[in-house]
Amino acid sequence: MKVSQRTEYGLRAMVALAGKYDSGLMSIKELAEQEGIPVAFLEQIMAELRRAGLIVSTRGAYGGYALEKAPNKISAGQVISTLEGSLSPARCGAKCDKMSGCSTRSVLKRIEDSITDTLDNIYLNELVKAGIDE
Amino acid sequence: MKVSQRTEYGLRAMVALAGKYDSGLMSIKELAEQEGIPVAFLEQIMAELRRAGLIVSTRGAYGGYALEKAPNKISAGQVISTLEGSLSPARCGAKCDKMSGCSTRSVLKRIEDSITDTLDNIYLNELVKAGIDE
DNA sequence: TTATTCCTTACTAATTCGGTCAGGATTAGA
DNA sequence: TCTAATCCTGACCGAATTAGTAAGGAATAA
Repeated sequence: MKVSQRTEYGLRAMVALAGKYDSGLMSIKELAEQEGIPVAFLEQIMAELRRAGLIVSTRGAYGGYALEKAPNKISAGQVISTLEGSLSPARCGAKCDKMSGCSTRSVLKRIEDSITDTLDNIYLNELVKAGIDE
Repeated sequence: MKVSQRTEYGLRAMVALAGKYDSGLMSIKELAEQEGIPVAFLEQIMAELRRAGLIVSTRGAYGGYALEKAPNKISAGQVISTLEGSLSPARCGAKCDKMSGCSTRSVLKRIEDSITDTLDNIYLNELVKAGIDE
């Protein structure tokens, strides 16, 4: 249950965009340099965040990325679940058809729900501040 | 950031032990059968939980495992951090010496702290109930 | 039309994960 | 004292995931 490098990169890119909200686009190159992330890798991550509707992109010269909505409307939970998928062990859900009444899963579910809830209540604007404070 | 199968198994074993707290030991075999976990795999997990001081074991015939303290004194966070280690991406900490002032890490830290906090406030007795309710 | 930028797919080396296997150490009870 | 039951440990293995590279295509401002 480590946060993957991929997700950390994505999160930091989102926070960087949040810091520049309403002051223009940021290109992959800018983001990658500022955050120390390999360009080609970040490209993949941004593509996924765009498909999820969390950011918008503009192609061509002077293009770049921006948040799709205000930083205080996008939660860490949205970013993380986009980049990581479910918290459950991979196999559960694939093999198991019981959508309810699976007592085996109830313990884990209780925990996953708590984590999800926690992450859904942390917003990007708060994380921008966390970065400044440090 | 999936919860690993390993951790789910460990958590369920702990909840099973919590359900029998004060009514004797449970052997690996019992635990494994009841929870549907491969015996040899569960053995490794239990060894780790024991080394962490969360359970006590008795060897020899009629031996088995029991919680080291009451279910309401052991948190999901303790179990999970024992079995998974830190939430941070593997590399961070290995290469990076800055123990403070690493602005790159602050965003993730804020999130990890929230999750840790959440999990440290879920206790085994509560999870036993969750299992019954379902 | 060209430089800049986003977009997509395929590939790869290294690591982690889930699990098995083999055997040793300890203890209760016959 | 012997034996069965039980915990304990380390080595090993195939499959999946992870972090990244590579190569090229598509859109757009100037």
